[in-house]
Amino acid sequence: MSVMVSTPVLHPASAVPSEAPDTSVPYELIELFFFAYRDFVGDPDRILADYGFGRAHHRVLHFVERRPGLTIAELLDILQITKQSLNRVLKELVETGFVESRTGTQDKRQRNLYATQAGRELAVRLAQLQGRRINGALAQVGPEAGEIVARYLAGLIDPSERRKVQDALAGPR
Amino acid sequence: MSVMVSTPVLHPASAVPSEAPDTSVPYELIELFFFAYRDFVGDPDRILADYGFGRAHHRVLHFVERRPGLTIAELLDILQITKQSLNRVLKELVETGFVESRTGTQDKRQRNLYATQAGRELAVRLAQLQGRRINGALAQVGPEAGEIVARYLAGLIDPSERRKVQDALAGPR
DNA sequence: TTTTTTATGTCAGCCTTGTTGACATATCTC
DNA sequence: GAGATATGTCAACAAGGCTGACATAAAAAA
Repeated sequence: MSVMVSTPVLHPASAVPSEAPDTSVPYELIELFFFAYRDFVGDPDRILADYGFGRAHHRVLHFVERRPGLTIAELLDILQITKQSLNRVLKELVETGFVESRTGTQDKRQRNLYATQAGRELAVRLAQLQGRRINGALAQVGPEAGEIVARYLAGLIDPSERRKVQDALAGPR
Repeated sequence: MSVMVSTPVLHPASAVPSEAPDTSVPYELIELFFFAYRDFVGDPDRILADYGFGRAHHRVLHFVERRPGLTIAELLDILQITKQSLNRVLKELVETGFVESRTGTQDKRQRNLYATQAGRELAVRLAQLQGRRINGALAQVGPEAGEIVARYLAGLIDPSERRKVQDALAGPR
């Protein structure tokens, strides 16, 4: 079965007969990414279930903990979901005492979000869980892997978003 | 704020005062993984919407196309969802002519799944889209990155699953 | 100062994709 | 023939996306 059905043939058929596999599509990396991400988010899921929270709560709690004082608009920009979707989970995090929402000081229309002590503890616990998995994988590959993987993952991000994300990563703390 | 609240302190407090940031949790990699995966699956999402399909359809179509003759049980094992969830999307893929389900030859209880011509074309188109993003990222990092990233991602997978996944990755085609 | 824009909140309803539990059928194995 | 296995299906529910509409307070602009 040809894998090049709908793309220009780079080499003439005479040079590369149909039995040559398509090496231009990195199937191994595509599938590894799927499996790795599935297990990466699986760790926190089990703990979050104890609190009646899901992945959406985790994402909110994580970014609020990492970027104290974050506004709603900034959080929406990070998560790329609608304010209605965000509000559903954020409201629960505030009501259960994991996140605090304070009216902005300069601009009183804004809300500045902060993790409470309980929120910080949960966020850190989840981050440590994911961190252990990441550090374990890095240890298997070698000390140079962290830097390479970070640059690779940054390269996967949409170019239009990349700058913003990297500035934010460098920023907090 | 201490980040070591719920874990054993590796260094005595006298050696590492509270203002030292916790380098043991790789926050940069945690967040990059989130952003990278979001954009990685975003590409196919837009195309799938034209067909009335979602991510679940993509996953099924992808693995069926890559592993012709796959059985329902094997697919369930890969996706780790319930047969009811699988059946919902698989049925749609069969009814719309992207996947073919044939009764097994040795064991007639089984179904062997195959992508149709249309299914192959769509699957390949989506894989090429994701492949372009991956290859672009690899090009930015360097030629040695592919191997390192593959080993890193494999290291993120649950140890209990890793062997099975890697055998299956090496296998098809 | 009035008007408009901005930041946030909220209601209502819909979709996809996961879940559990129950049950049916065909086929294989013992 | 009896039980185990592979699959299919019905019904109900939950999480977490979405759209559209509308409300309020505060800032910014006219």
